[in-house]
Formats: sequence, C-alpha cells, structure tokens
Amino acid sequence: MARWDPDAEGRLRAAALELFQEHGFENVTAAQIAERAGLARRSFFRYFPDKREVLFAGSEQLPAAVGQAFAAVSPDVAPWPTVLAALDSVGALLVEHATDAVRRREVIQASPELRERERTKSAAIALAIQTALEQRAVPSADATLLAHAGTAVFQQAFTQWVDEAGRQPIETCLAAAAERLERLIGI
Amino acid sequence: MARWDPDAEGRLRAAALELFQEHGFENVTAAQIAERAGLARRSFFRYFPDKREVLFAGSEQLPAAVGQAFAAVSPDVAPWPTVLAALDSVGALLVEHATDAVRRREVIQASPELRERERTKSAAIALAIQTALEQRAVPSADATLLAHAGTAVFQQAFTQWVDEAGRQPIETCLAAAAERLERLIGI
DNA sequence: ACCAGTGATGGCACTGAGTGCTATGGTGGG
DNA sequence: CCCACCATAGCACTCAGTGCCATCACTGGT
Repeated sequence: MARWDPDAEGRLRAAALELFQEHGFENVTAAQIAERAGLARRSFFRYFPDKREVLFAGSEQLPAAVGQAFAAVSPDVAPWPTVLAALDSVGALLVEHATDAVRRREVIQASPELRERERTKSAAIALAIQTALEQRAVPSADATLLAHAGTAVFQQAFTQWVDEAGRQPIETCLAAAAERLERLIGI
Repeated sequence: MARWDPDAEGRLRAAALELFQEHGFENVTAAQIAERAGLARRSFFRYFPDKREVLFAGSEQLPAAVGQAFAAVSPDVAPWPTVLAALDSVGALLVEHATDAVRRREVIQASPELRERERTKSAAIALAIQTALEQRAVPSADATLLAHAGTAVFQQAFTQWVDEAGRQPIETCLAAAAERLERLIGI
C-alpha cells in the first residue's frame, strides 16, 4: 500500500494518529489528516484505500510472515506446536515494527469502527495459518480450529505484552498464553 | 432494532436479501432496498442503523442468550464445559431463527464488508462469554482465551451444520468441534 | 362527529467517504 | 532544452448516514 513516497505516507500516518488521539476517529475527516500532512484530500485516498487503513500500515506483512515461519518448522512437528512456533515469528515481527503500538492500540480500542477493522486483520492472520496448515495435509476443519485458537493465543499474548509495556519478551507472553489455553481446555 | 412495524422490517430484510443475492452487496443502494419494500430511503435508516445490519437481524439475541445459558449451568462445572454448554443454548437459538441461514451465509461470504461485520457479531458473543466467565471469578486472561476458543468451536460447528444442510443437530456439530479442538491442543 | 396528541413516515438538505477523470508541475533522460 | 513520465491537485459525482420539519394515520376523549 503506497510504496511511492514513504515520507508522505509516514506524515499521513503520524498526522492521523495525532488527530485521532485528540478528537476521536469519527470526528476527524480525511481532509484534515491530509491537510496536516501537507497533502490534498485526494492524495490521502491514493496512499490508503480508506480512512481506517491509515492506522494499520504494515499489517499485510503479518500473514505473509506466517507462511515463511511455517516453512522454517519441520513437517514432523505436530500441528499445534507448529502454529505456536509460527506465532513466535509473527510476534517478533509485530514487536519490531510496533513503534507506536501503545498509542495505536488506544485509538483503535476507542472506536468500534477501528476495532472492527482490527478483527479483519486478525482474521487475515488466521486465514494464513489455516491455509499453511492445509498445505501440510491437516484436515480443513482441524485447520480452522487451530488457526482460531492460535489467533486467540496471539491476541491474549499481545494484550499482555502491551499491558506490561514490553517488560517481558513477546515469546514469553505467547508461551504463557498457550500453556494457559492448554490447561483450560485439556481436562 | 426497529420494533415498530415488524411487517415493514421483514419486507426490508427480504428485499435486501434478494437484491444482494442478485447484484451483490456493494452494487445495491439503500434506496433500492427501500423502494422494493415499499418504503422511503429515509425509513430504511430508521429500521437499521446501516446497510449491513439489514442482514443481521436478531443477532443481538445471541449474546443475551449466553448470559441466560450460563445461569442454567451449575457454578461447580469447570469453565470450559460451561462454555460448551452455553454454546449449545446459543446454537439452538441460532438454528431456530435461521430461516434464511444458507442464503444469508452466501451473501455474507461474498462481501468483505459483510464478513467484517459478521466478525463483529461473533466478537459480541465472545465478549458475552468472557464477561459471564469473569462473573464466575475466572481470571480475565483465562476468560479471554476460553471465549475465543468457544467462538472458534461455534463457528466451526455452524459451518459444518450449514454445509450438511442441517442433517445433524447443531449440538452434535458443537460436540464434534469441541472434541476436535481438545484433541488437537491437548498434547 | 370533531379535535388533539402521538408516532411512523416522507422529503429535503447536508456532511463526509470514496472514486473517476483531467490538468499541472516537477524530475530525469535524451 | 525538450520530452516523457508520474505524483499530485482539483473537480465532480455517487452513495452512506443524519438532522430537521412537514405530513398523515391512528387513537382516545368529549
């Protein structure tokens, strides 16, 4: 999305984050964001397909990372540990690119529209996990369940990581969440 | 949502479903739906807060059913079985009200916008499960994981139920999905 | 039968998201 | 110096969603 001028794209994202934090997502127009970034309203929609996407830059990388992470895990490993290993890679990538993670999270949580979009992003990760599992001959129904359980673990781990302000590495949070889920379900 | 004239509401929902199936969600305007239902465009937005909601009528009942279902389960039961028992109730309610389930599902799957909204509906169920668990003194992190795992099972079961055209009762699909997940994760 | 109150509906006008099209200005290569 | 290319600006349009007010039907009271 918008690989042309990384500088202008960054200005748009920064301007949007400031304005959303100040006035709330629904009270900020695309024209205001563009103006603060020194661009025209029309150009905003050339960088981002819609107003919500300005807060989710780089999120396409996460589903892609799932595929690569799966490739790095031996096919002999059982499905669930494979999913968890892949989540480690995705988590590392997320943390690396999450400079404004906390501020972004606050803005997203404050707006139903943005929470809705965030679920779509999570669903894209889940779909990537599911297709990667199916390529390993995991039955479709199993793949769906594992993918959703994986994203549940991922979200819980990320929430914990943010709440603790990153004092623990994301891998620790992921392992803790996975263990928690296994203990809760495996009775 | 729109308790005034159930007849007009039904006409709007039927008209929307037909038009969406015929031309696709994004190629149908609210005015066209209203016209086919014999109402004005303005009235459409009095029955439904936005164009997507016309396909999700009655979905508010499902989160509410979660609370009631929890109340019917003894507090001595462990959290995960409690969640599964609650899902049985929700599933029964869903099946009961799902006259156009298959057609609705097709239309929803065909539109990214509608799929996004459907995830919001699932999230509402998950939130209801989470809060119900927290009221039973389940730690917040556990409740989040259980709620998401529960909705994963629910979605998988519902998908299977629709794919099999309802030949198996929803409870059977739910039990199968739950067992599947436990087997996959509990290693 | 008349009248007043209530509430659903219709019409109108407005804001803002998103989009197609065209003009313009800046920049690199010849 | 000129030309081609490309990001951007500007304009005009559709459509979602909303506030406001007029209208019409229905109801109860006299």
